Amino acid sequence: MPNQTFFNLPDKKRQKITDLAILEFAHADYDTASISNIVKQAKIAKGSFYQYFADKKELYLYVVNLAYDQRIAFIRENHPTPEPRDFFESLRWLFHVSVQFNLQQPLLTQVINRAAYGDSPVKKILLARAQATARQYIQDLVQKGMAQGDLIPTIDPDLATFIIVTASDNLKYYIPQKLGVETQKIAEDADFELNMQAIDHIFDQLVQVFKRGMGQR
Amino acid sequence: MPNQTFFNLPDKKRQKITDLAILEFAHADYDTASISNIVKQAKIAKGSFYQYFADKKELYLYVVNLAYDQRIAFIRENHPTPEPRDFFESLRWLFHVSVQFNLQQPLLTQVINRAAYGDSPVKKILLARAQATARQYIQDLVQKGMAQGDLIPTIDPDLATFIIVTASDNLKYYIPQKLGVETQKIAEDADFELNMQAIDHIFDQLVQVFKRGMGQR
DNA sequence: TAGTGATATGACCATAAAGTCACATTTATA
DNA sequence: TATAAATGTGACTTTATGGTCATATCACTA
Repeated sequence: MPNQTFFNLPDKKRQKITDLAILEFAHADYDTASISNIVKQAKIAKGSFYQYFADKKELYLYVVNLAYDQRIAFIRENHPTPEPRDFFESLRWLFHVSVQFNLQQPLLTQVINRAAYGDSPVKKILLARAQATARQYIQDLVQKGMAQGDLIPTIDPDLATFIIVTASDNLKYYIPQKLGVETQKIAEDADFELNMQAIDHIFDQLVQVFKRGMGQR
Repeated sequence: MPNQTFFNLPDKKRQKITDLAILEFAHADYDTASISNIVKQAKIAKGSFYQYFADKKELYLYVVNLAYDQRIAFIRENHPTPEPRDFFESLRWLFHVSVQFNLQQPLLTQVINRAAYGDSPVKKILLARAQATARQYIQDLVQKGMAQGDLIPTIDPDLATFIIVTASDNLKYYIPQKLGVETQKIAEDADFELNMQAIDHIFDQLVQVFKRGMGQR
């Protein structure tokens, strides 16, 4: 956790530092990201920075946790109405809302992706953190789905979770490739609505396969 | 490509350098991996190294390509007999042989994984390379499978490929977690046979889901 | 044996990073 | 206003890297 001094800072200054840190860890992995660059951009002295954060690790953990928190909050805030009728409707909604977050918060998304795949001295802590968010959420959905009889009872819940989570995590590669657009560009693209329709169509197809593959009929 | 000088080296010396380079790029990402360390371990002078390789990039490309080549060769060498009857049997075999490679060549596997996810100045070249191997292989299988009527004709071949490739790529996380064993440990584990059975069982379940989800019935 | 091209060497350079610290400045308190 | 506590500062230290180069050594040929 950052020092209290950091939280005593004027909101604007604290936010500036935070934003620049997010930018830095979105654009470069842990080792390549540079504190020197952050303080230069933020126009604060190195020494000041080290009054707020004990070291690079502390800043990194702070930033990554921030990113995860925001994603969780976003998903919570956008809970679907009406309540989904079954497991696959829930899944369908989760895909949609996840992509919304990725589009609205590309930098935070980058930070999270790097945290999941990259090297860092705090990798183990972050893996645990990752488990606790998206994966746990889907795991709960699966459990509920099985209890409700939406899923075939013979499937291993862990396997079902695995298949869905990995597909979900990697949609970020598939969608741009399929659409022939860069992820970052989708949000600012003139054909935004068209693209969103295409994305939703992909989700429909994907959920269809899952339903066929492990849904009760 | 390395300089001719490198290939003129005595086999033993060249192999030593190659092995240590593989080790280095397996244990650290592009930026963190250290030429200084490689030459120290190999007991050669820095200057000698730079007579073989123009720069760090060249060594890295050489090592990664080596890893890909070996994996392709391994899969080719282990083509199943008798010929698989349908798409899902082929898939079943591909999973099996892929894991065999991962277990027998953990370092090369690490190098490939890092190449696929990490940052490096040659990322684009490597992405293209990755496309050309595992993904292309599965894409071809899917195409053949659809032509043979093994897969439902309504499914998007790209989507089918995507689902299978991502699941396949991420099995390396699921399997150890499910077995409660570290990947690197499986090969040396006393319960090796038992573990292999468990792994094959996972594959059976997975292929089952795919077959149900996108197979013709 | 003399000479020539290929190969080996490691001190050295430029660069950039994380982190420190003695000191300056601001803010709060009495 | 005077004192103390909290903040701010940036030059500096340490450490490591990728890459260079003048020089030494080797292996082969004539």
